[in-house]
Amino acid sequence: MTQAVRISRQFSLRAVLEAIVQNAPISRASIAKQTGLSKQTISEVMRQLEDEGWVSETGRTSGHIGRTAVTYEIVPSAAYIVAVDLGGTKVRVAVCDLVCRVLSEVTEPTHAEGGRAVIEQIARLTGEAAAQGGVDPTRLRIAVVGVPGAPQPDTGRVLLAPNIVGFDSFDVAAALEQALGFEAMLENDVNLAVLGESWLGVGQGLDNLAYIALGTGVGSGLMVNGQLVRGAANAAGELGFLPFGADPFEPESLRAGAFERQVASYGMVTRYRALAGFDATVPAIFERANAGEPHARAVLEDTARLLARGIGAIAAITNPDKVILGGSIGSRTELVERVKAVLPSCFPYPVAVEASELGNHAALVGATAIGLSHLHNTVFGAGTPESRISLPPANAVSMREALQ
Amino acid sequence: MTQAVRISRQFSLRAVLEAIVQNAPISRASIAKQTGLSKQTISEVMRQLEDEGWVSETGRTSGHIGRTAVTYEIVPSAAYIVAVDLGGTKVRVAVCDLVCRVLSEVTEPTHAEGGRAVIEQIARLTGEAAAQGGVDPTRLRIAVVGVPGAPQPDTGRVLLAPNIVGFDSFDVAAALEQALGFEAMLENDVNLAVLGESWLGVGQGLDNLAYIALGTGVGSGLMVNGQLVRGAANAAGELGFLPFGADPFEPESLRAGAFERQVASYGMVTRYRALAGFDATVPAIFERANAGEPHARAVLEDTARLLARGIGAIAAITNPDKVILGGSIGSRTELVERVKAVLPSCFPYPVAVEASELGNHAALVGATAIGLSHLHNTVFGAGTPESRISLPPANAVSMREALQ
DNA sequence: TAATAGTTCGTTCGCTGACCGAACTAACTA
DNA sequence: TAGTTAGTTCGGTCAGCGAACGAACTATTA
Repeated sequence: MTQAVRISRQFSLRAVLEAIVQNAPISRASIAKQTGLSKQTISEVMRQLEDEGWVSETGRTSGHIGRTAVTYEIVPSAAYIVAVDLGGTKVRVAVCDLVCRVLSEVTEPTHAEGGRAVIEQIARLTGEAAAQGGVDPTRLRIAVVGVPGAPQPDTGRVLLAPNIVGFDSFDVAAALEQALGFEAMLENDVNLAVLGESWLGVGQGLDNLAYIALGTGVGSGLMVNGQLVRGAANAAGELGFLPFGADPFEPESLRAGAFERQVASYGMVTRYRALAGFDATVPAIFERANAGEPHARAVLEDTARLLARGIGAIAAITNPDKVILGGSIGSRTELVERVKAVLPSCFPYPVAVEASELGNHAALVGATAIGLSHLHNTVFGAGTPESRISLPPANAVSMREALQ
Repeated sequence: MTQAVRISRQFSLRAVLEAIVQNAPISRASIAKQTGLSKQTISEVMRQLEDEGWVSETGRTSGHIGRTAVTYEIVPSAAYIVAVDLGGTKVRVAVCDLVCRVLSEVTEPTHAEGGRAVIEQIARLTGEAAAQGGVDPTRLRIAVVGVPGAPQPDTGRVLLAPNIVGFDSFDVAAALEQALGFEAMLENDVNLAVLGESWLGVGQGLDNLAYIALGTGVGSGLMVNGQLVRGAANAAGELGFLPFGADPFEPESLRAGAFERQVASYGMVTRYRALAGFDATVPAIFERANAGEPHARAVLEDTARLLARGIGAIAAITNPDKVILGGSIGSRTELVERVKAVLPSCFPYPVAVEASELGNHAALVGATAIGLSHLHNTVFGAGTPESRISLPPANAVSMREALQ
């Protein structure tokens, strides 16, 4: 079989598929116009896609001048994606179809034993989710797992993941594929979050985004030129180690991170204790601040100033279109508003700041996005260079509602 | 004429050309092996390239078993590139051929009037450089101009360029193309520097790099996934506004930048005056520090600690393979060594730090790199998606020596 | 020294597969 | 019925391939 000819055919296949994905029910004539390919070619390609079960006729146009056209759509059940959000405390597994409908979602506390026990758990939950959604398990094509750490593509291990025991000591990706019986990918959860927001959240249409997840710890996901930034050792986004907040030259800062120590929950609690003389949880601090308590307000104010400086650091280095705030602390309106107010007094040009829209489902959406585009790439684009992610437009996707 | 077929042909053209560029004198059979295309196809493509004047026979192999092979190389004079490093005080114009030989280089103080006068100056210097290098001016294909500011691709203006008067008020790119008579591109000079170092300097083979230029001011260039990071408004790398060093909430920091005020020359001079009680220039401070004067050493030490924090900020956010230090202050060994020594005490995992190798020619090399890959893209790849930059390997390039 | 075996280079030939333009039929509205 | 759009059929172009083969060389052997 030829080689370059093949490549060129897959070019067309992808172009056609992209047109269908982006414009929901669409006729062959319209596809021809959009892609620039001729009508005959489109008919041929469509026949192939229909034979292989990827698309099907779903209706006809009417009401306009001229012959009515047959419209086609993706067959949602042609393949399924498993999106997994693996946290230190909870595992969430969702099964989605090709038009991004969430067919089922199951959540469970993360197996405390860590390591291979968690792999087993994910495999079991995947089976349950498939059954619950009425999905033929053999149609599951790929699993994307968001993990709180730095997955190494070469070894399959996950570094910097203190919340999940043992993931740095064996090939997690391989073990997952083994347990599931199909392809599996690992990705940092904050990276997935930024991807999710850029697809269906507040980052739609933006090529340069930052996502800051602030809660117990702090981390960031970065999208530059439409691509995820993973860094040399997959350690990009270790925002906790920004060299300000606490004194970065204190030895303790090498362990916990100068920025993280001050901006994340531990820092807030500590500062509150210093001011008020007694302990309070983070939610309690927010509550007290809302009730007008000055100490709590001061703590929030300080946190906002520090977070603003973190945003300033990101903006100075990478100049994103928008910075999205997420995590249990970062997404709270009280904090976001304070950050917005204070940012102009420590950074010279305007930076768009917004709370995460997808909340704690951002990673799940991002996992679906990766799974979907990876499917498109592997099924229709083997051999062609990695291309921009092509996903259905937000308005055609029922995922957002399903997950809210 | 067909469409996708054309794309596929250009795929082959580019693959073939890439093989030739990367492996200097090469036979058709070897190209076939490398590209995976068949021998006949290669012969055909080579015939076309030779007809169009891009490559030519340059020898034959011998000594090995089997028939001798004819080897081909790029015709260096098929097109020329103009690389311009436009600084606030000096303009440097170099003319290079397709194998990256520098045929001539001219330098002049930047026209003080700024604006269109500088455009005229560049055009004149280009003419002079071409004449001096014996280059037919009609063979000049593209000019790449490094500017100390943020060129806007849409309007062609250059923002944030206080050192060149008036570049923010007219379409500089268009004016340049008009004055030169061929294609012209603008790019931030630090971005070019990082590109240059990644091609022929200390960043060879690395996909994630940061370049910090420290002198009168401070700026950074970032390469992520092998691509330049320009940011949303082409304002990535405005490192001076990192929110530490001076108090970021001081109003003055909004103008001059909290980090820049302390780390760049102004900060060093000020700190020295505070300690020693009299003024000294930056070179003088270095000299005194080398002579053992404690105040000067303290100033250097402080600068190194601050710069280390800047590097830490970049590493925390983007995790580059290496951070390259350049600029009149940043490239001094005394400082680089101090930074290397202090970095581990404010950042937890190791970061490779090195002085710029190409020095003040980094931008010029980077400009050539962009010009070269842009030529490849436009001549052989119109319509194909932007691809990775493909440049001759460092050992095949005489540019490094020529510019030292 | 000459023949021959083995290797690699490069071409010729015939074929396939992707795609197009033009001409056509089909189906609809005004 | 005229005009418009959808989709098919037909014939042709072009990139590229595989196989076979001649060309050019080295190594080996008689």
